[in-house]
Amino acid sequence: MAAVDTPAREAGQDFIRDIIRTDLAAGRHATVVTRFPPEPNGYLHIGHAKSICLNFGVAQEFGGHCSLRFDDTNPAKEEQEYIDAIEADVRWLGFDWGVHLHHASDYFEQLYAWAEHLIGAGKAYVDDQSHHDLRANRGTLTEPGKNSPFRDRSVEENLDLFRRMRAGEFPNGARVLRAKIDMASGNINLRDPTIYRILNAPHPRTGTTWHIYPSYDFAHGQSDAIEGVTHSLCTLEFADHRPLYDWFIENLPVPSRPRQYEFARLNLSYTVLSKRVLTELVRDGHVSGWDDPRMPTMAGLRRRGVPPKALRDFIRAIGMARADSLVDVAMLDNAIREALNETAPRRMAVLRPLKIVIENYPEGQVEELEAVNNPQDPAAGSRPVKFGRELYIERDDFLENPPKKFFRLSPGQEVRLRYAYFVTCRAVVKDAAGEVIELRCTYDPETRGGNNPPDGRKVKATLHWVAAADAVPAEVRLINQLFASATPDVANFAADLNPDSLEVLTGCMLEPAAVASNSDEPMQFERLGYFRRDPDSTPGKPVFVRTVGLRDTFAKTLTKGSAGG
RNA sequence: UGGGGAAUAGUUCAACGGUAGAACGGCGGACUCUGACUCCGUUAAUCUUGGUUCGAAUCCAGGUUCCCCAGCCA
Repeated sequence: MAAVDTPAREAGQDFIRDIIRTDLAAGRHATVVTRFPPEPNGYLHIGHAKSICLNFGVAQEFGGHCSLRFDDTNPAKEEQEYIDAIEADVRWLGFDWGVHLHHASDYFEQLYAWAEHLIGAGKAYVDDQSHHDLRANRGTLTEPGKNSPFRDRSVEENLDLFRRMRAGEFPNGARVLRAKIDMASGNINLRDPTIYRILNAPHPRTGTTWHIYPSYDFAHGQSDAIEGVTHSLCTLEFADHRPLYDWFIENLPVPSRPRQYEFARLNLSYTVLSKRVLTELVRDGHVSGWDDPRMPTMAGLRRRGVPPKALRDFIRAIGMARADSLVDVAMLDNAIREALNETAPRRMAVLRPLKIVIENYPEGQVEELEAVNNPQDPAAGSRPVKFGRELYIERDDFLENPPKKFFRLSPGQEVRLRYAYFVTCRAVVKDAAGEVIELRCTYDPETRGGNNPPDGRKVKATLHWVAAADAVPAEVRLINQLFASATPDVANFAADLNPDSLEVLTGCMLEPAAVASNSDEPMQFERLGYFRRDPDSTPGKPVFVRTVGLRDTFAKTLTKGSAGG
């Protein structure tokens, strides 16, 4: 298994790992076996990353193995596209199931045999009640259910009916097979749960072989048992199912006795991780697809240029517990920045260009200056950047009437152009509407390369820039939160959709190295953030998406200043 | 008394009868050819009431609040 990172937190610091370590020490298991069991009814999102990192993580930490098992028991919702995407996403996250690729559908025959075993033992029966009656007789949260009139059918009749269900003699919903447990149980999952339903639908893997399909409850634990899973890790909402999980394991001749443990699912601020909502976002065209860079899916994060290591680090940082929680996205952003800061090459780009002319720089002259590729990594080397008389700087880097702590360009102010020269703003050119359209500046030839001049003069700001003659125009998409509220209303998510979730900037100016071939890895646009060339790009029309922004303490200062008075 | 689960800085997670810590965030500062990074400082918590104990976040009892469960979904 791949993906061994330096742990930020001691291994074994969570309750799951405590349990496993205790079990191993007590000799209850020779080795740990886990599984990641997605239903292929959608794409994986960052919530799944938590489960993947947990399951594969403990397996590699304790020297066991983790399998990928598709919980494909409901062909009405499942598609091959999702199966393929899930495999790709798990690999991308950095995990390898090796030979342990399974499907619940691999066990349909065995599960069927076990269902007959239950019938034979008088512990399951075919129920002819309508959907409506089934529901009515289940009782409520506070009232017990009523036994079905079909509950005491003979073994022979049950067997006959169940076999005919399998043979496809009945329409969808005509009958179900139920486990015979306790209609008065306080735990509704134990009130004779349905374990097989009639579903005349083709299955992506078994085709039209089956007309009945096992329920989650009947398939999951037994699949675990078949695979020798020792620790079946799932989210909290399945805690109520554990007694049922155990009931099947106790009442069936299964080859091993797995145990289920639950942990809290991931909730992220400003983010919806409901598969239903995510599916609707795609289906109704609110986003361009499952891999829209605004989506919290692994495909979307990948497209944004989020490195898998950042996800793994993030999951480790948020820990594992049984308490419901809402993690601040700032933690994710931090993990992304941390990972990218080490590796991302620096490039110069101007998102909202403002032209400046260096009046004392010879017309037509162009020179090459050396720019470091990554100050965090000297081995990354350097590249030449062209400098000329006409340049672009960021509009935000000039203010005609600067507030107190504004160190960047303003009339009369001197700043450094990174890797180039000190320049001073001498005049402001405006159009008829009074818009600033150009700055007239002078440069100091003694500061070549951006070095301090012999007289020891210093500047407080260093700006990024691109030479006009050299600049490559590009489109840049700033990815903002898809949802405007920190805890979006899942029931009515459309009301919380952020119309500014995607800011498209055209006419951005990039240095040529930013659009050079094989630069699909994320790069840092200096002073702006991390960006990745989007696969939508065509050679002539480069498109970039923002992975995550840099921390901007200056913007914070401004906000505070204006808020304060 | 329907069943199940959870409560620790703003957020997430530690501390497993013996000094309540970390990360993220916030605030302040240093450094800097990225107002980035890095570094330093600082802020700030045991849901509540009792009990056991030399000693309780931890054990016990009562209370409060929040989450999950009534699919032929997973």
